[in-house]
This record gives sequence, C-alpha cells and structure tokens, in this order.
Amino acid sequence: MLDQRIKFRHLTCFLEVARQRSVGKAADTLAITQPAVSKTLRELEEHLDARLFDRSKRGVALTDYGKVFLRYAGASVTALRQGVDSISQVRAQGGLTIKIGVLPTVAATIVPAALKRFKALGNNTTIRVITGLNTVLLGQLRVGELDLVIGRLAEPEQMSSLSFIHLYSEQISLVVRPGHPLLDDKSPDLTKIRDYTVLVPTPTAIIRSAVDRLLIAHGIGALPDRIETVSTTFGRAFTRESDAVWIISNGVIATDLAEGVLVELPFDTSDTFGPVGLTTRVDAPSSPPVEMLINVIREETTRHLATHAR
Amino acid sequence: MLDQRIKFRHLTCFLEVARQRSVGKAADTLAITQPAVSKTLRELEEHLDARLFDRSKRGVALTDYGKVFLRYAGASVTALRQGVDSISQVRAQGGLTIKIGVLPTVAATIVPAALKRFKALGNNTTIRVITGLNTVLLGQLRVGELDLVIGRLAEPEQMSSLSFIHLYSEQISLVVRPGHPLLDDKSPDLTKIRDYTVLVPTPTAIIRSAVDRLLIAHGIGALPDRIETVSTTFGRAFTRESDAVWIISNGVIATDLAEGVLVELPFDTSDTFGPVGLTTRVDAPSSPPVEMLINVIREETTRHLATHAR
DNA sequence: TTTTTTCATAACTATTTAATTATGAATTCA
DNA sequence: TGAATTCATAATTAAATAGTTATGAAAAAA
Repeated sequence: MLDQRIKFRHLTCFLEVARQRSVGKAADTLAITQPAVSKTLRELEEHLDARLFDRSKRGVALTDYGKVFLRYAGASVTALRQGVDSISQVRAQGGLTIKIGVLPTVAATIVPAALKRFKALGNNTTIRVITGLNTVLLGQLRVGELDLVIGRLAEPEQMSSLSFIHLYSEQISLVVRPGHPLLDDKSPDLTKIRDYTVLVPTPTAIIRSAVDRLLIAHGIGALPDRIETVSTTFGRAFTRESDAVWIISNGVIATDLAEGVLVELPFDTSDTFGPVGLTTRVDAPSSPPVEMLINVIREETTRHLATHAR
Repeated sequence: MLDQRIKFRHLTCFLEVARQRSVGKAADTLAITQPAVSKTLRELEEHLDARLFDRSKRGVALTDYGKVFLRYAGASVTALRQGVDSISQVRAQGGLTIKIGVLPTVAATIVPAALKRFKALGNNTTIRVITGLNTVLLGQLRVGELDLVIGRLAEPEQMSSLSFIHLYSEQISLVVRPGHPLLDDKSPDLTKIRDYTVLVPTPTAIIRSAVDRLLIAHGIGALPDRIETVSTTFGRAFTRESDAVWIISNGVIATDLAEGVLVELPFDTSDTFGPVGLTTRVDAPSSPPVEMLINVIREETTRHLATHAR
C-alpha cells in the first residue's frame, strides 16, 4: 500500500537535491533553510525505508535506490503538474483539443466510428481531424502540431523519432465500376489494365512505392494512360463513370465494395500487404487524453475486424 | 507552479470517489468518515480552483475538469506506487533486471555499444540479453517476459498490440569471401549465384520473405544448392572457407565488411530496405528504467550512423 | 407523506507539519 | 593550522492537517 505520509513536498525536495547534487543549493532554490531540506529528505528515506543519497562533505550522490526512484518520482510530479495545467487549458479553451492526422485508408471506416465512441465517453474534447499528404502530416506530428497520425506505416526515412502502433494490415486493390469489360475476362492478366485509364496514387503517397513494385513485378513498365490522384472523391466519381481502373488502398473503397458500387479485379496483390496503425512521437509521451483516444481506436479496430470478418 | 498543498491523500481520495461515484462508499473503502472525504475533496477543488464533481442526491458525477484531471491523477499515483515497488525490487534482487530480446542484425553493433553506455550511467541494472527466433521473442514480449525487442520490424501479423520505434533502415547484402570468382565477373547477374552454395535465412526469420522476393524479382525460382541458417557464427565461418554466397542482413556482417574479412557482391538490393528498431508493448507502458535504455539506444544509433557515415 | 439516502457544513481537537535558529562534526581548501 | 564548506542533529513553535461527531438539507424511494 502506498505510504500516505509521502507528500509531493518530499518528491520535489528529493528531485531538487538530486538535480543539484547538493542539499544546500537545493535549499536555496526551494527557498527554505538547509536543515529543512535535510529533514524532509530523511523523512522520505524513512518512509521508503531506503537510503536515497550517500552523503559526504563534498555534496551528496544518489545511491542505487535513489537512481531508480528518481525516475518514478519525476514521472509522478510531472503527471500532477500536467494535470493542473490541463485544467487551466480546459477552462481557457472550453475543453481539450486533440489534433489527429488522418490518411485516406482509415478516413472512411475506423476513424469515424472510433471518434464517435470516444465522444460517447463524454470527454468534452475537441478533436481536430486533419487530412493531407503523409509527409506533411508526419512533419507536423514531429514538431508537435499533431498528437497522432493514423494510416499506413510510412517509409522508414520518414519514421525517425516516431513510434508506430500496429492496428491491422491491408493490401492494395484494383477496382472498377460494375459491368466493366475486364470482369468478363476469362484469363485475368494484370497487363491488360494498360488498355484502360489507370488511376494511381501520387508519388508522395505512402502506397505509391508498393503500387510501382506491383506493376513492375507484373511486367508493366509505363502505363500509357494514367491519372495520378490522392482524391478519393475524384477517384470514386471517375471510376464509377468510366472504364478506368483505380489502384487504391483497400480501406478507401471497402464501403463501396460492400455496397456494390465498385468491384474489385481478381488480381493477387498480396505483395502490397502493409501495416496500418497509429504514429506518435517517441519523445514527449502522449498525454492521458491522447492515450485514451489511442485505446478507443484500438478497441474499435478489433471490433471492426470482428464484424467485417477478414 | 505546482501547488504544494496538494497531497497524495487528495489524489487517492479523488480517485476513489471517482471510481465509486459515491462519497460515502469511498469513505468506507478509505476507512475514514464521510465528512472527511467531503472535506478532502473540497480542499482539492479549492487548490485546483475547479469543481471536479457535480454533486446530487444520488451520488456524484465527474465534471469535464474532473474527467481530464482523473487520468493525470491516476498516472501520478501509479508512478509513485511503482517507484516504491521498484525500491523493494532493487533491495530484493540487488538491482533491477531489464530483459531485452536481440535479433541478429543489431547484436553485433548497436546493442553492445548502447549497453556499454547504459552501464556507464551507473544504474546497477542487470540486463538480460536474449537472442532467438523473432516469433519467440515477440511472443515473450507480448506476455511481458521481455521489456524490449530490438531488430527488424516484424511482419504485420506479429505486430498486434506491439509498438515499433524506428531507429534506422538497412538492406540485405549478398556476401562472399575475398577472392571469390563472382567478384571478377564483368557482367554481374544475380542468377549466377545458382552456381554456388547459397546461405539463406530460415523461413521463420523476419528477412526471409524479403529474400524470397528479391530472388523472385531476379527470376530465381529454386536454388539448387542452399543451406538455411540463422546462425551468424556458422554463416561467417562457412562463407569464409568456401565459395558460398551468404544472403544476410547488412548489420550482421557490417564489421566483417569493414575489416575485409567478407566482401559484398555488387547487386542492387534496395527493394529489401526495411526498418530496424525497438519493439515494445502498447499496453503496459515502459517503466522509467526501460525508457532510459530506449533513449540510450536511440542516442547510440544516432552516434553510430554519424560515425559510420551512410 | 414519511423514510431513506446522500452529501454538505460546522465545531472541535489531537497530531503532525514544516519550518525556524543554533550548534556541531567532518572534510576540503588555502 | 585555520578557515570555509557541507551536511546532520536538536530544540522549538506557529500553523496546518486530518480527522472526529453532530447536524441539516434536499432529493429519491417507499
């Protein structure tokens, strides 16, 4: 059981002495006398029943116990401090704001459902949903303008100082309108898409390299007639009203497939399998509200996969 | 500034009331009287200058402020509790034990250097380094037997409930002994490795699928003479004393290349580029000592990349 | 309507707290 | 050697803490 006699006063005092490696200097910083610091420290040591410092006449040094306890004490004080801060933030802005970057794959399915559930928890949190190029979103995440980015795992070069939490995996699909000529083809061959307009992601899209690899693996060098786009609205409209072949993340058109609005071509795209998940910063650990959102998204993903049996 | 009048007593009281949604029940659990709880709660609210509960005659409900503060208060109390626990652990076992799983790629370079630096910080921590199949290591990580696994990002199927922190990227190399006949070849062609014994990773190895893809992309179906192994000791010895071609993560043989003990064949393996990093559990956030180790490994990676200019 | 539940307030009090000043002991430094 | 540094201990004290019991008010349940 937590010893109720330990106060934050003990922890801040301990942290300051550890930082300064001096009882006297810590006393100055804390604006109390040196014996007061000595005593507070001794109290903490008694409560923990462990020596935290080796005292000498040229300052103090952390013991092994002290070194270990230091990190936890810091975390504890930091959490409280952030809690106090978050209250003023709620007061000032009428609620917390969480900013998430959403890549197209998940924009249609998991994110809307997860945010609905998160809202239902009644957190009075404003969630700002930002879509855009993955490079831009990850850049914003890295500098702290976003709390979270949801989508495909980016190329390694972009992942420095970022952490990735896997949610599920998906592959790339080739889709067309119902009644498309290729659907009647008895001997499916991917090279035949050259006879049609092909919609492919722009070079900055995460899945673009996977698309290129897929095409090359099937011996397709250049596509004579192609449109590069990341707009799902355009892609959907164009594909429905023409004979174009749309190469796109499965998640983007999952709903359209289920509704029969679009149809998938029967090609093997298993090489394009790739992880979809949450990207966060490694430094600056997520705040509790963001942690909560992450949990909700993970739960919602599990639910989603269970109902939309894979 | 942190209000020094806030005590852990206030937080535990607040947490208990929030949990029970009742002042009276919380009083029972805390083994104090109901007015004492009321008073403690009011004190906390005064210190924070915010109402944490809406009181009614059928219990209490968290306000928006309360909902936000709840998480931070929980984190703060948990951190202290773990700090106290970790001290008993240090006492009982003569130090903390961190268990890390190490995949071959990093076993030779970054990990030894990082652990040396971590040790130099003087933490009196025992680090248990475990090598093995990635599937086994990740399984152990998932159930909490390991704190950390370092190596290539595993296949998506294995990453559920795990989080990945990117360190750097590496590719697969084809290496041979110095003086190998293929090195004199004026028209390098990957299919020629069929004339030699080829060492490839076992099917369970993370890089195996990348190796297979590489071979297929170059039109190599089956290799007539091949040995499957994950043993770097065997691979190194065998490659040095025969004409075998060893297909292996660059990291494993980086030192050998630098020393001229092995030589790389000049084939383009850029398709085998893949991320190397730290895998941790998503739930159960890392303890402060593990966080520290993660930081040291990241710093060491930066240093390593700077000196071994890429 | 009456009873019960639930929380708030008030008055009170023994303890603990969180400092203070004064002093001393052991090193280190000049 | 003597001065300065550094931390520990002791004695003291005003303030705050952390509870208690007693009581009341309002809503919900019977």
